Amino acid sequence: MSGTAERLMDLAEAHIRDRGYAGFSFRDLAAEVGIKSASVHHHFPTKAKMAAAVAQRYAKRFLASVEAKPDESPEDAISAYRTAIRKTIEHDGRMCLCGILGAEAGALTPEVTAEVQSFFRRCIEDLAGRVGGPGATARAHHVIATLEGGMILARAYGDIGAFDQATSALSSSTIEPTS
Amino acid sequence: MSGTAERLMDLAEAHIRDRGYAGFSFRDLAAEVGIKSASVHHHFPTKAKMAAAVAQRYAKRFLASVEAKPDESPEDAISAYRTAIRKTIEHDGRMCLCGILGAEAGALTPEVTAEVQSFFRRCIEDLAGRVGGPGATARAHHVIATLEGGMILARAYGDIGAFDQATSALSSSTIEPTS
DNA sequence: GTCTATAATTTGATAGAC
DNA sequence: GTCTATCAAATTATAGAC
Repeated sequence: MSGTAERLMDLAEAHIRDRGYAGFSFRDLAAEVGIKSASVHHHFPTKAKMAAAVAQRYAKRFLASVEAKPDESPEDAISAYRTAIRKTIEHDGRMCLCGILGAEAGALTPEVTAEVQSFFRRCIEDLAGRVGGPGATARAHHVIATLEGGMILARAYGDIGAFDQATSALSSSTIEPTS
Repeated sequence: MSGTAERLMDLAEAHIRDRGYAGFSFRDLAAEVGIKSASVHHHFPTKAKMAAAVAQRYAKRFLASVEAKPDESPEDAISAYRTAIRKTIEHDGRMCLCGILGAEAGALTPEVTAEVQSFFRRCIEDLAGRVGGPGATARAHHVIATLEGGMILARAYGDIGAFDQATSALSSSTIEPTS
């Protein structure tokens, strides 16, 4: 993978996370790295294949960032996911790449959809394994869904506080009854 | 509001919920109702203003569909939201309109963003009021976020079962400890 | 309310030279 | 690996007739 290809992927990732799949064009990316759009096709034959490559790299990087630690509790595992997502909101306020692509599923080619699906499958399998016990799979679904939805709220409000409110109850094993 | 304008909004809503803001065009809508794209501008001056109108109508309709019932419990209120969302997934498998637009916030004009923000504010205020007690606002954020994220998972997998797993613990006031 | 016609721009993609 | 040149198509929007 050349340096240029990586810079192109960095920019594509940022644009997708902010504006969705239709929010990046080969011309924009090319201009931002100082080449012409025809040259982008040398690195990625089509837009869909580029998006699939970006999603694959994103999944690998994200899963590495939430790696299991020795002797962790279920709450530690959930906290690792919550903290990883919270940091990206703090950093650039953008969506999870696969979250926004999942929402836009109807606009994607099968090659992109497959990477998005793989991302969620791997996250949920990993998290369920680390949480353990009966109901682990459902709980993993619940955690990932809440984090994705929490990002939507934070973006709609332009306020990370909405994410915090949505996810504060996640890593405690009990949600307090309110009545 | 003319019949044609309503049909155009119906189609725009369906396209946005499946493919996002960039997923509908005046030409597509026009063709689907049997007129020309120039005529769409008679009903909606710009694409952004049309999307804002669609979002406003969506919010009004959705909030009416989750109306409070007499003597309901907090769990009844949460169930009303969950059931309303689940029905739309069952019906057409599409995203919440404001969920996908919130994710794509970076691509929207302020007039559209304002409607999306208003939708979530009204949902959360309504739900928090019906849930009641300390922590009601955080719990309302949590419920809405989980429903939005659950829709993303259902779309990524093409399986409503992912939504069910993500949201099954929502309306019980306690999430069972797993260890 | 709808039409024709058109402007001005953007897009994904290709061919072929260097 | 990057370029020039180009294509075919799509897009939002406007002007003005009917």
